[in-house]
Amino acid sequence: MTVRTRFAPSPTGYLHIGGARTALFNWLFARRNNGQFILRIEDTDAARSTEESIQAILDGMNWLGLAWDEGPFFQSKMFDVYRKHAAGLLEKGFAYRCFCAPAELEARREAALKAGRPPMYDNRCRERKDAPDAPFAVRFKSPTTGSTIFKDEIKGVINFDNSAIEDLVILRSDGTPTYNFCVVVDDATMGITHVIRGDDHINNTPKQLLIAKALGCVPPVFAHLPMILGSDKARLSKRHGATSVMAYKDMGILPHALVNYLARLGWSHGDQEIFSLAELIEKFSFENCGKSSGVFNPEKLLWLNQHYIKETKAEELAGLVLPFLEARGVNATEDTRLPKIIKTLKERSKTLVEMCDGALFYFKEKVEYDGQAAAKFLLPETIPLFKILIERLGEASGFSEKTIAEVFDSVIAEKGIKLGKLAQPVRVALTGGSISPGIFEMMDAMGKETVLKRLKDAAKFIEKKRES
RNA sequence: GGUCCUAUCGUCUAGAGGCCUAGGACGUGGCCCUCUCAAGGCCAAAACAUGGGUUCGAAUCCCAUUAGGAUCACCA
Repeated sequence: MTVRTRFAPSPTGYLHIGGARTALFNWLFARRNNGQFILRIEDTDAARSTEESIQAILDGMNWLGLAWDEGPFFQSKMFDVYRKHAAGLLEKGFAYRCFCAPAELEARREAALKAGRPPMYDNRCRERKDAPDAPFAVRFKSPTTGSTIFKDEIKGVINFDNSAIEDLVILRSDGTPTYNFCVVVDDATMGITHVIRGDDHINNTPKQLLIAKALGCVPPVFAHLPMILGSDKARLSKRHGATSVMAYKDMGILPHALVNYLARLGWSHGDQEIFSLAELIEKFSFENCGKSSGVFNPEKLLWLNQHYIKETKAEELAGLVLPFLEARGVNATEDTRLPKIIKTLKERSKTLVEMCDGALFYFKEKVEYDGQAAAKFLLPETIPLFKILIERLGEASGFSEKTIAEVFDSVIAEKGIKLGKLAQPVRVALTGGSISPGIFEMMDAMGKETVLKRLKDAAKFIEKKRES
């Protein structure tokens, strides 16, 4: 039997970190077993579902590279199927009509809660023989005795007393189906073999198992993933910072860095931290999934991102940084220096945003000097040094890291100074600040023309400062 | 409150009864390297929730306690 998994988000917001991890594990398990991964949108709640959310989820999945084999299917387009099955259940006596008014139900629930009793529906319409001419919901007739047991692939055997499971509504009074019912029908009709989802669904599982049994279908295998928590160990939410997957794209996170991070949150393979997609697929198994919830750690994500930035070719990074530069008013599309520029930043950027910010000085029309840096390094005595550099760099036959280094060597040897004495003023002259990539690689990336111009500008700047 | 799940360094985790003086990674601190910042290298501090069993032997198995969390809708 081929493995078929599904990711079934409800379109009531963007794709968040928790959902992404669920999607990833479903995807990995399907790929691992040469199965199919299905995307299903659970939009039975028309009031809360939005078109934008659907798009946001699709965007998130695409960005992460979690391609689905079938779908997206929409539950809202399959209402007839659910109604047909609900009618069947009604006919067979597995379900019944409930005429209790929602407001009344709510009042009873609150009263029960207050009295410390379980806030379950009291089954009062179960044996009802009359059929008033009033709106009704359809409830599933849940067994009152016995227990429902299933073996969770991650958590192990879980046992529920049926008496604790209420007669849940499967069809609302407006005729629309509800979640626990749709899930069962869909998973059955779509041939889902493995349901991999958050462990907040554990309590739904016996309900779904019972419905599946009434429907006469073979239930899927379940695997419940532990939750992802925020730094305060509370469920991850906006309070903890970005929870939207796409927010990480905007922060300059590489999709594979997020994938790698998410994979290691709740799953492990010995001491290994870095996994290619192929390795993830090859090594994934429920056996190595943890049972306990984990705290989302942005620092570690950043470390992974930095790792993957270092691994990615400068040419590729150049393309990825372009939009970030664009957002800061720099159009570098035609700038052939870009790959070289990126190369100087690769080793020192945790995100694409950081890389973009670090690259800005290369493109400035005029260098803006940092006050402190200029005061410390752009001094009158550096003017002669700049003049010599301008002359020798101008005369040099090439403009490579090697030739630049040779020029610097000759200057410091002649003047009997340390490299730092020369490099820091030059750094400020070229970048405006005292922090930058290595001086030679940076100059090489900047290009001869710009370097000479900036050195001249800096010399002029010092002259002017001296006069005033 | 009922039900269910969970429990190893601050965080992610390794650990399948003796290989555990509990390993790795992020983060933190120190040192080295060095033209600045990083990167890199080396070193360090840092954990088996508690109490009972079982066993020759328990981080590992069982039970209880405690503490977290999830869930109890005509939401999904």
